[in-house]
Amino acid sequence: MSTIGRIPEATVARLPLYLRGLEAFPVGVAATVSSDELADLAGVNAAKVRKDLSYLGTYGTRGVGYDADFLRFEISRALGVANTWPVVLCGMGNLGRALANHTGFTERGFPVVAATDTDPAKIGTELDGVPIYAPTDLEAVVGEHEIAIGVIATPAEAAQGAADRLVDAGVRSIMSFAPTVLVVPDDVDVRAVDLAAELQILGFHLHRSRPIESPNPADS
Amino acid sequence: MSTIGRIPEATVARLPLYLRGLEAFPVGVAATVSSDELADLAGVNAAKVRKDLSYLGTYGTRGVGYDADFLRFEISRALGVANTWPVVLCGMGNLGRALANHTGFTERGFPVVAATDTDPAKIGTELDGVPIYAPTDLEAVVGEHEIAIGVIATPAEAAQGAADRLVDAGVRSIMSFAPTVLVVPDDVDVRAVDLAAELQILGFHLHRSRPIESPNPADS
DNA sequence: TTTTGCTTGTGAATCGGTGCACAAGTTCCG
DNA sequence: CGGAACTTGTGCACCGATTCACAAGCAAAA
Repeated sequence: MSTIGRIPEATVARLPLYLRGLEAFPVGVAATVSSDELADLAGVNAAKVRKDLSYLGTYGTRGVGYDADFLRFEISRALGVANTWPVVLCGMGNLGRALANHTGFTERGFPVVAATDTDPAKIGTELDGVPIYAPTDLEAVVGEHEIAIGVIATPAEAAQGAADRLVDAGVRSIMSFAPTVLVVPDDVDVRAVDLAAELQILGFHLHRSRPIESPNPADS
Repeated sequence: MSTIGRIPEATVARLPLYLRGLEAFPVGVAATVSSDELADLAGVNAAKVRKDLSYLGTYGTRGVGYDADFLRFEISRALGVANTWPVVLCGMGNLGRALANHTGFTERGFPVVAATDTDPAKIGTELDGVPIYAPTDLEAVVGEHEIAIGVIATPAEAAQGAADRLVDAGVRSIMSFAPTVLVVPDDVDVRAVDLAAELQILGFHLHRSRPIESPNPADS
């Protein structure tokens, strides 16, 4: 069955990890990888690897394992990594600059081809080869480069505006670093990354494991 | 029952969002917020808000809602945000610099008090008020500032080494931006943020919604 | 060819999380 | 004081994801 059915979201979220793990094997060499090895490389357990891969198709050989090259190809295909998706970056502050410069994006098929910022001093300039436009130019830029993904790295207050302009320009996928809820149409896919929230989750577990002296509340 | 039982992980991950949503209400004003409102502010649904908050205690008033100030206090307490957790940052490349500068961390109680880098030219200097040390100084720095959280923003190759040094220095919570699996002792909490993987997940859905011309595979 | 050893693929049990729906409780108005 | 309007807190049913455990299948050795 090469026809792919419905792939669970949890599985989709792990496919990039498997692809990352497979980088340990050189391309072109007929290497074999077992679900156990791949599990270690991706940081999950073997049962999950096998079930996840079974949603894509029957790519392994019982008693042997998976061909690394073939598996890489099939996961890439499932993820749509075959083609590159150009990205536009909204907000060239600290974080924006770092992301524009981030080699990992281009390496994995998501080149940052343009950026926007509201600062007139930045508009018209280039940073690390990424041209900076005014937010009002977004529609033209998106059209020209056939951009389907937008990254929001603006301050929280400006995030909704940026999202609105991205949506108007036809962008259907947004990754946001702004600590705000973005209101977008149903057919737009948003992935919000709240860095401070991640630290707060770590803080919770710290707090829990080492109970600190309680300040004032009368106990019992 | 002011005694808090076991809080589900999914709930813990949402508490920071509620806290963020509550910022919409000024401190000190006796404002009331309903589960419906808070749901909108946090980007979840009302039933989830109520169930999540019920794990913390019985803080609402039926027919009325929650007192914003009190709720903020209680969620903060549950998260352990009462105290500030100083953070050390490993790797002062593009991303590291952006994170050191990131105001959101300090604002939410996670000041970046020190950084490490392997580049001799950077060691001994300061960037945005954050002193940069050699990786070998980590133990001393962690001890001096009583640091419990480390952030890894090194290249992938250096990430495991940085994690090892953090663990040796006594750090029990790590947020990593490096696209690698980190091997750490069981009692160390790691949150891995793989930015390229997030984009790949977006790419999957794009790929799925607009099926592209299939290149070669014979169909059926 | 048969046996041994290994690894995949997957049914089935289990676990955790979600969302519904409603009783319990509060406020306010008449 | 009684009733209407509203919102919380939660039992329960549902759903997706995880994990187990093993049959199915392949390869290499005997």
